[in-house]
Amino acid sequence: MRERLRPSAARAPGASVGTSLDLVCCTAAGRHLAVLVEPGERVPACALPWTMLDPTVAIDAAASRFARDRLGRAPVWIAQVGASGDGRRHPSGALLSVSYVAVVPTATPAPEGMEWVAVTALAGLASRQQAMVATAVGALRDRMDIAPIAFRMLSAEFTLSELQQVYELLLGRRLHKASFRRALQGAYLVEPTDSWRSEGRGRPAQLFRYAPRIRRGVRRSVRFELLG
Amino acid sequence: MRERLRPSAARAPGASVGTSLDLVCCTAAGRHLAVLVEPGERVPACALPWTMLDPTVAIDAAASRFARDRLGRAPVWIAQVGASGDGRRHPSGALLSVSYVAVVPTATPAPEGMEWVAVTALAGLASRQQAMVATAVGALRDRMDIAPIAFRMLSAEFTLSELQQVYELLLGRRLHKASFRRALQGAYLVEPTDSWRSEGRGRPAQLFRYAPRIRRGVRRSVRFELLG
DNA sequence: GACTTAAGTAGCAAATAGACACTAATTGCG
DNA sequence: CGCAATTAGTGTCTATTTGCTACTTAAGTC
Repeated sequence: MRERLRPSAARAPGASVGTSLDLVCCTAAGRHLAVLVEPGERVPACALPWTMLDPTVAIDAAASRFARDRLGRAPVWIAQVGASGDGRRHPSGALLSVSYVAVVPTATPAPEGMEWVAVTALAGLASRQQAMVATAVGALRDRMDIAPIAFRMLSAEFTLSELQQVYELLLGRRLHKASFRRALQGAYLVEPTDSWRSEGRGRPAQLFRYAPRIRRGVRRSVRFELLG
Repeated sequence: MRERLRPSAARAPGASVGTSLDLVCCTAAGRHLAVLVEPGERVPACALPWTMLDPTVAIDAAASRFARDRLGRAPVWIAQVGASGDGRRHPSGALLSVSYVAVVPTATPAPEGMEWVAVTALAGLASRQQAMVATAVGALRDRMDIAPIAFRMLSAEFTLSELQQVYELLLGRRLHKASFRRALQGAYLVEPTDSWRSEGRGRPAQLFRYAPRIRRGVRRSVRFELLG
C-alpha cells in the first residue's frame, strides 16, 4: 500500500530512476509554431520524443545525436532548456528530466510515427512535458535576438516576408514591413541571391540567404522595458 | 572486468551516481563580479557550494532551500542555469550536475567557511564548476533585461550611481550617466525615497527603491544587433 | 486592359540615444 | 572663510532610430 502512495520509492534502481532527455523540436507551420510529438494510443495521448540519458556520455552531444536520430537529419539549431524535476509526471517515470529545444526548417516533414502539432493546440502531454514545451518556447523567444533562430527556421534561401512572418510568430505580434527591412538591412545579416520566387499572386519576392558580416562595436544596450 | 570499463555500472546506486546541485552565488564587489566559493585544503583549491540532489523533491525548491541554508538567508534572486554532464570533473564525482545562479546584495558578508572571489580571479575550481561559473555569468547578462537582477544586487535602497555601476559591471562597458537615468526614468522602475546618502566626497546622492509600476503595451522589439 | 494581390521603396514625423555642458552640494585644505 | 576637488543631478542640442503613410513595381485574375 505504501508503494502505491509513493510510486518512486517502489521502483528498482535502473532505468526508471534515471534521467530522461526530452526534445522539444520546433518549426514554423503557417501561422503557428509547431512542435513534434509522437501520438500515443492510450493516455497520455501523445508525448515529446524522449530517451533515457546515459550518464557516462556528454549530455549536449547525446542530445544532438538523439535529435539527429529521431529527425533523420541534424536540427539546424539546438540548445538546452534546463532540468526539470518537480512532482510532475513524465512518460518514463523519471524523476529528473533534461530538455532541449531544437529547430528545423519550415516544411520539414514529420518523421515516421510523429507529427507536427501547433503549440496552441497541444493537448494530452504528460504534465512535465507540457511544462517543458512552454519553457522551450520561452527560451526560443528569449534567445532569438542572440542566436539566428528565426533565420534557421527557414530554408537556406528565403524571402524577407517569410523571415518577417517567423519573427512575428516568435514575438507574438505584427511588425511593420518597412521598419523590419530597414533594421535588417542595418544589421548586415542577409545577402540577396539572384533568385526570385513567385508565390501565386503578387510580385515575385527576392530570395536572400543568411550571411552575417562581422561587425565590430556590437554592444549590448541597456534595456529596462521588460523589467518589473 | 566489464564493470571496470563502464564505471557507472560498477558504482552502487547512491550518492556517487546521483546528480549534484551546484550554486553559483553572485554579487557585485566593487568593480568586479564576485562568486561565493568554499576554499579547500587540497586540489581542487576551492569549490562552489554543492550538494547531492534528492531526486524525490522538486528541484527548484531544493535549490532555493540549499541556497538559503548555505547563505543563512534567502537569495534575492535565483534561477536555474542548466544541466551539465560532459566528461569534466566535479568534486562529487557526479556525472550529471544541475547548476543555479543566485544573487545576493552587495556587501553581504561571506558565510562562515566561504569567501567571495572575483570571477576574473577564479582559479582552482574543478573543471565542470569552472564552466558553470562562465555559463552562470552569461545567464545573468542574458536575463538582466527581463529580470530585475541589477536592482536585486543592491540593498533595498540604493543610489542611481550604484545601480549604474552594477549595470556597467554586468554589461562590461561604461554607460553614459544622463542617458542611463533618462532611460530608467522612462521605465518607471524606481521611486525616490526621502533619504540621501553622503559617501565621503561630493554631493550626497538621493536613495531610490525598486518599485516597478505596471505599464501596459510593453512589447518586445526586434533586435538584430547581437546576431551573426 | 482594368482589378487584385503582394513585394519593395521613399519620405516625413515622432521618439530615442549619445554627448556636452552646465548647476548643485558636499569634503578637504590653506 | 574661501576655493579647489569631487560626485550628483539636469538642460539641451544633435544624430540616429523607429513608426507610419503613401507610393511604385510586378505578377495573377477576370
